[in-house]
Order: sequence, then C-alpha cells, then structure tokens
Amino acid sequence: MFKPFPQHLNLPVVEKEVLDFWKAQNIFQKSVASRDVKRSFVFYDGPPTANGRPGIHHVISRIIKDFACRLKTMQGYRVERKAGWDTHGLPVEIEVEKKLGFTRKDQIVEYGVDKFNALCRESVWTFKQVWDESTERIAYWVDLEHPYITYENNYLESVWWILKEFWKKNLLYLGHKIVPYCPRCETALSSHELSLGYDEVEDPSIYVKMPLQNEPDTFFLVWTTTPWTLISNVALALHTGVDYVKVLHRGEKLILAEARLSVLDGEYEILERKKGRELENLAYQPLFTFCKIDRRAYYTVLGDFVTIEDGSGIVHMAPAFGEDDYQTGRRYDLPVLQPIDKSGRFTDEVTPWKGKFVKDADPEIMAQLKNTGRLYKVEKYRHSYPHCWRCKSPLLYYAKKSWYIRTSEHKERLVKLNEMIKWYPPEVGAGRFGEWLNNNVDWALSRDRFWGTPLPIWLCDQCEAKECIGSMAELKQRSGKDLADLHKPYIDEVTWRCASCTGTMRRTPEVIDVWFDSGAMPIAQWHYPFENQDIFQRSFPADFICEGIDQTRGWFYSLLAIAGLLFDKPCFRHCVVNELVLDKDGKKMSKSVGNTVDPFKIIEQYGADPLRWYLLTNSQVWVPTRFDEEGVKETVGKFFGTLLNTYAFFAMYANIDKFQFRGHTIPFDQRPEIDRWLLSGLNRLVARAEEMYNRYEVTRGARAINDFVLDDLSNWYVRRCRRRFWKSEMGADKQSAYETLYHVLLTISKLIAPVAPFIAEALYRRLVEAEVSAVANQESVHLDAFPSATHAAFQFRENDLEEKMNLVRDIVVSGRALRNAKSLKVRQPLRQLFVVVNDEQKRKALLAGANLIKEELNIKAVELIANTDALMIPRAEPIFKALGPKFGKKANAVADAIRQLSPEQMRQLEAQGSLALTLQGETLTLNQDDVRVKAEQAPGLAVSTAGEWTLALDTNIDEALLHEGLAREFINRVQNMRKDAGFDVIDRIRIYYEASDVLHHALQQAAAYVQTEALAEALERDGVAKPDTYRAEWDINGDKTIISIERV
RNA sequence: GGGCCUGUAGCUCAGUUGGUUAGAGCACUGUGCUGAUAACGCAGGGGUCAGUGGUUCGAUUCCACUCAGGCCCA
Repeated sequence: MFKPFPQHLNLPVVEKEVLDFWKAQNIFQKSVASRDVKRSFVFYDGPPTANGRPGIHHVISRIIKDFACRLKTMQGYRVERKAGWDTHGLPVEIEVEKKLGFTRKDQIVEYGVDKFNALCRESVWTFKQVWDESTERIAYWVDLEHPYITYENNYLESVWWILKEFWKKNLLYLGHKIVPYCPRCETALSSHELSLGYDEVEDPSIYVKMPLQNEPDTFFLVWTTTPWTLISNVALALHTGVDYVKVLHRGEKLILAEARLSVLDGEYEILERKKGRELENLAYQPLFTFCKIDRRAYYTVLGDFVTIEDGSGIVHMAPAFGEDDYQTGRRYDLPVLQPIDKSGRFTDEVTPWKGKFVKDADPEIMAQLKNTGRLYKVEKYRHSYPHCWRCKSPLLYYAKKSWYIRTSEHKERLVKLNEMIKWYPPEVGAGRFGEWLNNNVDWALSRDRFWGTPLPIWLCDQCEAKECIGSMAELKQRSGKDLADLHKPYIDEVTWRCASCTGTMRRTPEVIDVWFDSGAMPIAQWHYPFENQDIFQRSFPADFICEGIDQTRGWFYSLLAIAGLLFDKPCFRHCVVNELVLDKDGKKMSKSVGNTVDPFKIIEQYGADPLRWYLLTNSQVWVPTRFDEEGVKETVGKFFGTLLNTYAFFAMYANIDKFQFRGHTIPFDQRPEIDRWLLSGLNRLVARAEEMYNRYEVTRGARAINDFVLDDLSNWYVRRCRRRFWKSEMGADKQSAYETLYHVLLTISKLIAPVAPFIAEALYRRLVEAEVSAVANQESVHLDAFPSATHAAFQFRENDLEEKMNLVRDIVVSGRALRNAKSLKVRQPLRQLFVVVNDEQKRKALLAGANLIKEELNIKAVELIANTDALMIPRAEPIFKALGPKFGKKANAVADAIRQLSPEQMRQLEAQGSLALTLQGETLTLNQDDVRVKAEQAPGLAVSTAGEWTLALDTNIDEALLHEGLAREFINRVQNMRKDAGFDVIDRIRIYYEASDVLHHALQQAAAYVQTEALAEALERDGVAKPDTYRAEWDINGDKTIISIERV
C-alpha cells in the first residue's frame, strides 16, 4: 500500500511528521555514525550570536551548509557538524548597557564588572530557544547537543594556547591603534558606533608652506583640514606616481602636485617637474617643535593614500591622529607625537595652548602660522565627519595603546595560502578577499572592554618583564590559583612576583577582538591541544565552509590568519560565499525600516522545503537575492505540487493494481520506448545534478531537477502514459510502466534530498515502505547513497531516443500552435499533417515517432515531405556569423542582396552549393553556409514555420472526422460529469442522453469507443429524466445536449 | 573617498567563446487540453538589455566612464 499525502498540499504537516520520525529514529546521529571515520568531509560552522533573533539572511547560509553536508553524507563521507555559539563582544555589552540604562563606560566599572559580565553571559542566550527551534525547523542538521561556546573556560584555554604560540614566535607586540574617540565621553568608539554618527560639517581647509632644509627658499605646499594636528606633524606624504611641479609664484618657489595647480591664486611659472618617487626622503623645517622627537622626523615619505582629488597632493602626517599616518609612520619608523590628554586638550608641552580643547585652538594656530609667514591660504571645507552618537561631539582620531599580531610580516604567505582555497564565486577570493590580504595591516587584537577573552599577558609593574600564559596549568603554576571563571574581573586579580625584580606581574587589562575567538574555533572547539588530539587531527583543515559576504574581513580572515600563522596551512579548502537577502524592492532588510521577513511565518505557512528550494533556486546564491513571498508560494504549487501529484497518480493506480516493487523485473533495455526515454533522461539528469552539486552550483542542479520533474516526468511521461496505468490487465507493459515510474520517483527523492530534506524523506519513505524486499534501501533517504553517473544503476542511456523525442515534441508544440492559430480545437480530429524534413536522420526519427505525433495532435496521418514547393514560398535570410568574417564591411550590403534572392537563385544555390552575385560592379560568391532559406505560407493549407519546422495541416473535415470529433466532445462532458458527481475512477456507469440528430448519429457510430472511454455499460438516447441519475445540460458545438449518468 | 558585486518584460530570474526576431516563470488577456495535477499547452500585450562613449562589418555580451542598489573598508 502506497501511503497518500494529505490533501491540499499541506507541506508543514508533512514536514512535522518527518521531524518526528527523524527524532524518534535518531536519523541525524545515524547519518554521521554510519559513515567511516577514515573518510571524513570536514565542515566548520561559523558561530552565530544568540542575542538576536534569527532572520532570513541566517537561513540562507545555513541551508547552503546543510545542503553540502547532506550531499557529502549521502556520497558516503562522514560529516561531523558541531554547532557553535559566538558569545563575546561589544554587541553583547551594548545590549546589557541598554538594559541597565548606561551611557558611559565608567558606569560599568561603578556597577561592578563581575555583575556586568554575569549579565552578559546570560544575555547571549536570550534567543537561544528561538535559534534552536529554527535550526530544527529548517532541518539544519548540526550537533546542538555538544556545541562549542566561546566563553567557556576550555575554549578560552585553547585561545590562550594559540596566543602563547604566537608569543613564542614573537608575533605579538604593543603598538598604537588609531581609533575614533569622543573627547567628551572620554571613550573610543567601535566602527559600528561610528557609522551611527556621520554628519555634514564645515571645517577649515588650510594650505601651509614648509621650507626644504637644503633649499630654504623652496616650500612644500601642504594641505590639512585639522590645523591642530600640525603640532604633531612629523612627515609629509607624496604619491609615488603623481607628477609634482616646482613653480615660481608670487616670488616664492612652491612644490605641489601638477594636477592641483588650480589651488594657487594668481600667476605661476613651472620650473621643474618630478614624479613623487623622486621626491622621497627630503628633509624640511618643522612648523612646530613643542614635542621632543626620539628618532628621525621631518622628511618626505610616499603613500598610496595620497590623492589629487583635493588639497595640494602633499599630505601632512601626524601618526597619532590618522590611520594612514600611523601605518606610514610604522613603515618609516616615525615618532608618534601625542601632546593631547584624555579630554582632547593640549598638554603642558604645547605652551601657548596648553589646556585648550584642540578644535578651539585652530584659529589661534592659524593666526600664528600667518604671523610666521607659513600660511598660504585658508578656505572652508564641507565634508561628512563622524560624531559621537551619544553626545554629538565631533570625534577625534586618536592613537591608543593596543596589542597587535604581526600579520603583515607574513602577508606573502597568507596570500599564498589563500590561493590554495577554492572560492565560490572565485572573484571573492581573488578580488575582495585577495585585495584585502594584499593590503594587510597588523591585526589590532586588544579591546578596552570587559566581556571578552582576557588577553593572557602579564606585565611587571616595575621592570620590563612580560609574560604570556598559555594554559590554566601554567597560570596555576605561576600564581597558585585555579579560577572557576577566566573572565574579568577575576583574572585581573591574579598576580605574582616578577622573576627578575621585586615587582608584581599584573595582567594587561584588555580583552581580545571577538573575531579572534571565532577564528580560533578549528582548534578551540575541540579544546585542542589539551584534549581530543585525534579528533583535531582529522578535522583540520575544513573541506568546506560557507557564510555571508559580510564575513570577508571577519570570520574568513580570522580563520585564515590564525591557522596560517599557527600551522602554515589554509584553514579551509572550499568556501561558498552567499550574498545577502534583500527585500523585494532590493533594499536591505532592517528592523528600523520594518521590511524584515520572519522565516518562521513563511515556514508555518508554506513549509521549510519550499523556502529552502526557493532560496537556492531563485538566483545563484552569490547574487543578492530579492526575497518575494509569492515566489515561495509558487514553489509549493509548482515544483512540490507537481512532484507529489505525480506520486499520487502513481500511488492511486499502484494501489488499485496492488503493485509492489520487487526490483527491476524487466531490464531497462527491454522496456517500451517511452520508458527508455524517461530513464535515459533521468540518467542525464543524475549526471548533471551530480556535477553541479559537486561544484556547489546548487542553483543549476536544482533547476535541472525542477525542469525534469515538470516538463519530462509530469507533463510528458505521465500524461502520455496515463492509458497504460488505466488499462485493466496487468501485463508486461503495465509492469514496465510501474517499475519505471517507481524508479524515477525514488531517484528524484534522492536527488532533492540535500535541498528539500523533508519532502524527499516523505516521498522516499512512502516508496520504500511499499517495497517487498527493501534490502537495497535504507531507513531514511539521508542514509542512502546519492545517485551517481558512475553507478551501474544510472548508466542506461539512449541518446538517439532522447533526440528523437525532442524532435517529436518540437513538432507537437508547433502543431498545437498551428491548430490554435486556425481555431481547430484538438478534440476535432484532422486528416493529415505535413512535415517538411530533409535531414535523413530526422526523417527516420519522425517516422518512428509518428504515432506519438498523431495522438498528441489528434491527426489521422502524418506525411513527411522533402520540400516546401507545394506549400511554401521560399525566402532567403542572411547568416551574419558567416558573412561577417567573409565580407567585412560589405556584410550588410550582401545581406540585403541575399534577402532579395529569387526562388530560382535559391534553387541554384542549393543545387550547386554556391552562387555568383554581382554587387556594385563586384562579383561575389555566396555558398550555402551564408544563407538560410525559410518558407512563408502558401494559400490553401494551414501552414506554419514555427522554429526550424515547417508544418501544414489539411483542414478539410469530412463527415467521419466530424462524427469522431463530436463523440470526443461527448466523452469529455461525461468525464467531467463523472468527476463532478464524485464517482470513483473505476465505477462503471450507464449514460442516457438527448441530443441533436447529428450528435446522435455520431454516437451510434462510435458507441463502442465512447463506452470504453467512459466505462459505460449502456449508452442510450432517452430524453426522459430518470430518477437518481446525475444530470446536466451542455452545449456541444452549438447544439443543446442533455446527459444523465448513473452508477451501475 | 576606496575595493568588490549587481542592474535584462510590471515582478523574480536565464542568456553558454560578440551574429541582426533577447528568453523562462509569475501576473494580465484570449483560447485550448485534462478522470493525476493546486498543474499544463498555445497565442497576445509588455524590453532604448540602467545610461553615455569606445572597439567591431556587427555589442545584452568586450573596454572606459557615469548613474542607481548592495556589501565591506575608510
């Protein structure tokens, strides 16, 4: 007995049954455990944060992950899937701060870091339940029972171990990081806080002159919008490739970019022109000397960031106050001058302006520059500038002490490692990620926050001693302490006596960047190297990861950098990068705009599989997807509706016939043509799906399945074969039809399993449960093997047959169009169809397929004719692909001439293979490849030239044809009535009718046919209304007809 | 401001090394088929292939720039 699906396509109900089955039978666990440990496919799951609800954009990468893992499992690999949770970081802290109503960082310290962190630890689980539910409901198979959690001591310990390894390799150092800083709130802002507060402002824009050391009458013309940073100037930056000129202007010699000469007011004369690179390392006289310098400064340097968009093409460098400045400073070993205190005021060394807020000092600084003759000119400059999102104060860029990882020293190697990774799409790896790696700067590791992995570095408070701790054991050995919680503030209380002096070793107060946490997961998820060494060995590196494009500089980088520096290996082999899901207008989904889509709602209404199928087939996953609920709905009706209905059709007749699958009792090559055609097409699909899936081209693979199910399986095979299933006796033909359809449905269930795991399972189980000796099958489709073109079971192919069927289908499509155009409905049989065909192969194929064509088009005879002479007027069309290379510029003139060829000339061309043509006095030779001859309708017959085919219909309808047409109209009405009356397909009936004489006559002639088709034991002209019959009145070809039917 | 991606019918998307009539589905209109179908067929309307310039006999396709949207970084 083949179990039906619930009516009305209620997929969520089906999915819930499957969920229960999976849970009860531990199918996920079995799918992992049943595979050989030695043949593993390694997958890393990027950890989400559970302090926000999962959205549709989380769903898309999770179903891609799930797709790959299920596929590889079915292909026989063992795919361990450990879930993970990202639990540290600023977003968590901000949530808690909001809850507590804090606006300043100090309030956290006042409140108590212990209590604060305890709240953070709780807060990260706010939506854990929702996440778990959604994970299960979308069938994202991942081990939620044993997840890695980045705040757990074991995890921290592994992270410490990594840091200690880096420490030993001298990869960690203390430097400065330029951060946006609010002088009023006295706090640095994170980048996402920064993006909250950009505002248009007007700043001074000034040009100052700096004389060359060896040429005091020549000046660099330097531009800045922050005069106060000139106090800290230590260098001038030029661009390597830009042209700079020395000009004589108002009696002075100035150097600036040639492209920026327009900034000069008045006449100038160019004295000299040089590339930026020729001007490197020229000393100049400083503007201010308040700050003591401890190394060489005041000379020109080169930098790519210098532009000629504005300013003078010469940029002033103050390493303490700009990212570019700082990085350049590191390259040239420039001093960092920072004569400014926490609240943005000049320190004592800047004697004239000490205690003054830097921006307020701008006018006075400009005044002084004017007095010393160094100011060239002052303008106003409007630009967008970041402000504090809390207090609206303009932010300063500030150098803060920060711990770094020396990633840039190993840049070349990281770039090489990246080249070993296969990216999908490739341009992310080569482009966005590759570019970013090429411009790698050292990883700023530390954060001045509270809820994060503490940086395990202890510093002596009296001498230079530094120590990095790499394990809990080491910590205990130093301090004698065992901590139950390695977080702040407890860890900060751990101190010990300095080994080289009488000082105390105290921890540096920072925590680390959360990206380091997540990037450490290949190691830390297994608490390596303290435990699980064997598991770690076999699960590094990953074969596959997948995340959204926004992770480029996030997780993708942190994974690559950590593993690269640690093991000198790429951390993952294949990386699928999905684009984000936008709303239906192409706008980003955001809570504040209110255009987010709740995945739960969609799933409750349509099901998870339609959502999965939609997201993966709608567009390539690496193209931004516009999410449209209508599309999900369409997927339900179209793909799933058709597939399940095909099953329903199969199940209905199989149950009537008590068909059971006992293996393939009829060899493929001995089955009827249409079966062989479908099987061949199925195997073509298997090869295609396998290839596409293996290349992570889910979209192409799933679309191919979609097309096969709709066009080939349902709309051609089943429709063509209905009669084979109806007929009462169970012979070899019927057996073959059942075995074929069973096999195809079962294979489809496997092919769709990675994308639509629920429906695949529901279908698979229904098919397998009814199998007599289910030895070859599994408990679950997800435990079965994915079909492969290399398996013997999927190698049957008959390409000729497929081609032939394609030809037949082409003809049928054209024929239907022709009938339509002439308003000749298909129920009316016609005498003859003419098909023009010259190619011998095609001729043979059509001859063999003539019966199909006759049935589909309701035609009595198909005549294949060699030329169109009788039907058509020929018309010549140019083939540009051939003409272009041959005639070049004359191609269009030749084309015109071709269009005007006479039928005589066309015949000549065809007969002789070439044709001489005179064009503007020149003789050209055309050959057959240059011209395509098409035919236009001739009067008399109904003729069409759709596509490459020319068809003609004999439209004469004689009495016999007319009668047969009427009989078919009648049958159609009776069948509709059977359906309306709710009769079962196998019920036998009696028919009574009252009709015109013409129809009556027709029915008498075709009585046997009508009775067979309608399963009628009687067909009587009897207008009297009989009791207990189902009765209806119809219009058949313009005549009123009354029909009554009753069950026997 | 920089890097990368995207822009094709009202909507969602295809479009294979450049070839002159640019496709599919949805939606709309008409019509047909159907005792598996919530499907399906045929036809119609609907396109300056975002725009401009270049290369070419010929550009949706290749190049440059501009505009719009997205992501990341400043």
